[in-house]
Amino acid sequence: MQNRAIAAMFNDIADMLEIKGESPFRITAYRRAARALEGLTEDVAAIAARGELEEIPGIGKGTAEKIQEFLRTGTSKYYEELRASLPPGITTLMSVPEVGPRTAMLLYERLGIKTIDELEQACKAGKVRKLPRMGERTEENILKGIALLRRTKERLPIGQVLPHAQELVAALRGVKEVNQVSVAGSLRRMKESIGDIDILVTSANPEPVMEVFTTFGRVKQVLAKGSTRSSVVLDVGIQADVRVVEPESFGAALQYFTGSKDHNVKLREKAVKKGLKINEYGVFHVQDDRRIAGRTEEEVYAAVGLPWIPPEIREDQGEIELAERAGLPKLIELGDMHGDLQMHTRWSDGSDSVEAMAKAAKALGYEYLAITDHSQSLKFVGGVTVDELREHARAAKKASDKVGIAVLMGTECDILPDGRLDYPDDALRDLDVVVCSVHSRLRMPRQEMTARIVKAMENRHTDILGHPTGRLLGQREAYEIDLEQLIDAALRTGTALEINASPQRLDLNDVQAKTAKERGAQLVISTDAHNRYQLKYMEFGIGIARRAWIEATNVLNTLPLVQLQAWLHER
DNA sequence: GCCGTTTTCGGCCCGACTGTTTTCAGTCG
Repeated sequence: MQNRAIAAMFNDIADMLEIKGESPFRITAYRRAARALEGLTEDVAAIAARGELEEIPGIGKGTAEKIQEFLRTGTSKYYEELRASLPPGITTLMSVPEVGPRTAMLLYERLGIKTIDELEQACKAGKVRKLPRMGERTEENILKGIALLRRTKERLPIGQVLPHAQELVAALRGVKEVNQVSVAGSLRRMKESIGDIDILVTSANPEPVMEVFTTFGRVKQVLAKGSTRSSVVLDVGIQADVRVVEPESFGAALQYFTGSKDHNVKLREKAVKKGLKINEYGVFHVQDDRRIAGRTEEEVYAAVGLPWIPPEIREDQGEIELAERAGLPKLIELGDMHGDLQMHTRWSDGSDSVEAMAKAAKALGYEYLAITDHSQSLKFVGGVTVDELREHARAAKKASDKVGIAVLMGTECDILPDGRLDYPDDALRDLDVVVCSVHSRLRMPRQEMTARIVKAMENRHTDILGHPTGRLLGQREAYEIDLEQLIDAALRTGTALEINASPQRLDLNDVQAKTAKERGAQLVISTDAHNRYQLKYMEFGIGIARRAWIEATNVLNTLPLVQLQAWLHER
């Protein structure tokens, strides 16, 4: 898949055009093309082969040609020429907050600055303040920006961010002057990585709100504190912003700050055509500035003739067009889940008993859970041997009776390097649920790895393929596999594909899950919990599924127990 | 560069803030 590489090239082109002061519309066109590629659920090479590139919204003649050229040659002549015309690396200066294209170019032309380190030196030496439209304050701000950049280098995985955001929201709810509170931004859209935490509040008296926010226990640094907006950096290295708005603007502000940017742009374009204007304060008639909506998001969408669109799909991936035709999917919700089909106990590498997991699952309102400890060859996590399986099953039965919830006896069976499963058939036959996953020999060549997994899926006892790509967020790349072939195999064999909800994994990811859904594959959402608290990871899996436009009917473990068992038996 | 029941040419989303300026360019979200 070259999708990301080509998107990166288009973004680079956009950065360089910005520095050169080209038409802003051309620049956004390249950025839109980049985002269109990132959002594709299919390999762009396949689309190109069918000659359908220009049917992708945001891709036109020019970008299509450059995609074709990249697929042929691995680059684009236009791109290389642009790069040659600018000092190498100058676009990295733009990653410093406060430094945009104009400043980057100015710094280079007047001071020869090409790197962030050089910029830091120049600021400290007081050279930057001598440039036109620059001063001492600017210099200080650039230094602050560099420090911030180094602290909050990258987006953080949602699993690290959401708990802090929830704590913050809870703290703000506790302020008696606060009326409404909501997270916004990419966190509300449940993206797998988060750049900063956005929180929106309504209150008649912002002062105490800001006081609580800026003195919150995890705040490491206060960047700004005002009456309508404050910014802090949390100890985990992420920025958090809170904004206080009027109640009549809450919906408009929530819509505005939830994004995505592309979604909002399209929404406002629609508004313009109706003689309306949308901003963070509300929806207004252009002619007389009369406000017609803003208190709730529903009002805002209704003002442009649309139903409310769930935040997770606000990515300008066709959701607005579908909403116009009243064709939005009914996205899956946490409450649709009837059980959890992958978790571990002390029988292998989990830290709770079967009974404790059963109790926790029952407390979540589930009808069933599957205990899926590791299989025998995974000795380093204490995999369950064939001999132990029977005793393990008795423990599951006992917990089931005691707690009063259906405990399915299962395994997360290792897929051996040759594609065989780690238990013999007669052991697998006795289990209720068989999840199969790869845990060893991760660096196989693509075709070999794909064939290995397909072979495992072809085993008649395999019910579910666990964490299909094997990635660990921020730690390990996915193994080399051909996902299309895995989906083919899933359809052919009736094997379900897992959306692993563990925030370290989120595997399948949103784009892959959307592909699988569109192709009609059966999906499951499982937490892979290793203790009872991690059963709550389901919310991350639901987030991924919603981003993938998945409905309850696409997901096996939304079924009531009886129907789930029927599905398992048919296999 | 993209796009079209307002257009194949002429548009293209909106506003706040800041620091440097005497009216606004640049950056950000």
